Amino acid sequence: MTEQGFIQPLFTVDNVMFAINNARLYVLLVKRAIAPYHNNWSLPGGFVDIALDKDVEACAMRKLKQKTGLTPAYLEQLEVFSGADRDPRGYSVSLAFFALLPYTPVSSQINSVSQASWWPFDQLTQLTLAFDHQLIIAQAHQRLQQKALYSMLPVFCLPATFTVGQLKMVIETILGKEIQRKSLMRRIEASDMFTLTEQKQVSGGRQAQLYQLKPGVDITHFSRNMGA
Amino acid sequence: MTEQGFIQPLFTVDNVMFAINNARLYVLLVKRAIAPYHNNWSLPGGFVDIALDKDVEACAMRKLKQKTGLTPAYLEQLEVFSGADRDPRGYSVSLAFFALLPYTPVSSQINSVSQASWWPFDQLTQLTLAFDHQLIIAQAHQRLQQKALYSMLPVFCLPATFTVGQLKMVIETILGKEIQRKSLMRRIEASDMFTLTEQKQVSGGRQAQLYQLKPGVDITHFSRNMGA
DNA sequence: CCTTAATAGTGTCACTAGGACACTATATTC
DNA sequence: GAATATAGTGTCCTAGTGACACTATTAAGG
Repeated sequence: MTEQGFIQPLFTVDNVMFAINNARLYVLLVKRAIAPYHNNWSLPGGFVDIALDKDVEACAMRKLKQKTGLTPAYLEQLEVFSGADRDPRGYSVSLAFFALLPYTPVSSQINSVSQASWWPFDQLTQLTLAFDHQLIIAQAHQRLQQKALYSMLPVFCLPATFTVGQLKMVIETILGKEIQRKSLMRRIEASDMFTLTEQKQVSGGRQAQLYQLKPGVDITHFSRNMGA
Repeated sequence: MTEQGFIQPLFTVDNVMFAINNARLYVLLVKRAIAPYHNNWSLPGGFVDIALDKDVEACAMRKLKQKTGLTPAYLEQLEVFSGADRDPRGYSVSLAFFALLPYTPVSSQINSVSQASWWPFDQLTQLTLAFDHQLIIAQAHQRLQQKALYSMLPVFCLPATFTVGQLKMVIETILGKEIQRKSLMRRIEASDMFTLTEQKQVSGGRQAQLYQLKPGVDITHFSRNMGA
């Protein structure tokens, strides 16, 4: 209750974390250990702990770490989902986050009965997810595709050093269509965000140059289209 | 308290509503009638009423109507601001909305001691606003400028029918710099969102064509840069 | 009237980003 | 040392847009 005497809605945080493995897009889900939606798969999230979480971003990070053992390479606010009907416990407000990470196998048992696992994005329609999590994932996926077109965000799905070929694969997986290698190289050049390393990487043919992020670069502020 | 036994943070909604009058950008502020920040100017907002508000968007609309008498022509989620220190009443989470409206004078007295008024954006630095509202407004302004570059959102600052000259003025006011009339006309053409009306409008010289939004068009989904 | 000023709208050139795609380069494998 | 596979370049074409001079249409005032 607030000082006004109103009942406050439940406030929660949910995370849509994407990764790419073997040219497939995956989403991280956890099996719910408690009601409601007991034993259903759902997005990792939960309530803010005002003693532990500096802000909602810290809460999102903590929940991911706690429930999946992973720490995202990139995290941003997606959108707030709200209403009386999305949670059987009552009127609820959930801030969804959108996260990226290089693919890492999850140790499916963290500390309790709860279970975490990567699910191929294109198989999610076959699952019954908790709450409105299907909708949240759909929104997150749309945002991911948008940002793959006009930003360098997809590099967060790769290790610190990566090749143009790897980045091309990641972007193509996200967009679901081929892009021009040449265009991608022009973008890498134009962005001025990356430097060549001394090393090269074998890949079955000519060895590829390894790129890495320049120190102190804000990768979120780059524009220009690709394959629109 | 949740069933987990945690204390829930306070959840509120804040609105940054912009309008343009006489080639100046204005933000709508209200004078706080209660503590904290009693008598300080602040963004119109407040707590969700789970009995009245279908979702957070409905809450934002209701608060605007209630506190200022106005209904925005455009409303979208901006960002969540959160932390232990932004509200003296305790850990708080506020979802900020970003709203546009054709300029309308506000009847400064609504129903009580509270007072609403348009403030020129470029004078806000001289005011001491409640909470972190300066920051929220700064973020909203950045978003407004971004969207003015690559979308048609600024039309929501104009009446249902408008001329190219008016739209040019609105965009220039938002961006704080001149744009090419020709480029704007190309955009209007390319967007395929508007139709010419039969009417023309006097403006001291040749009469201008009046445009209006095509019915059923989703104005939020248009791209292309302008004056970047 | 006819001229001037003011605003509306067009024609067109140049520049740039990006798609398409053929070309060269360098590695592995047999 | 040829075949093959992947990496990287050269270059043409098109579309979007800034720049800016041009034409068009109105009101106001001699």
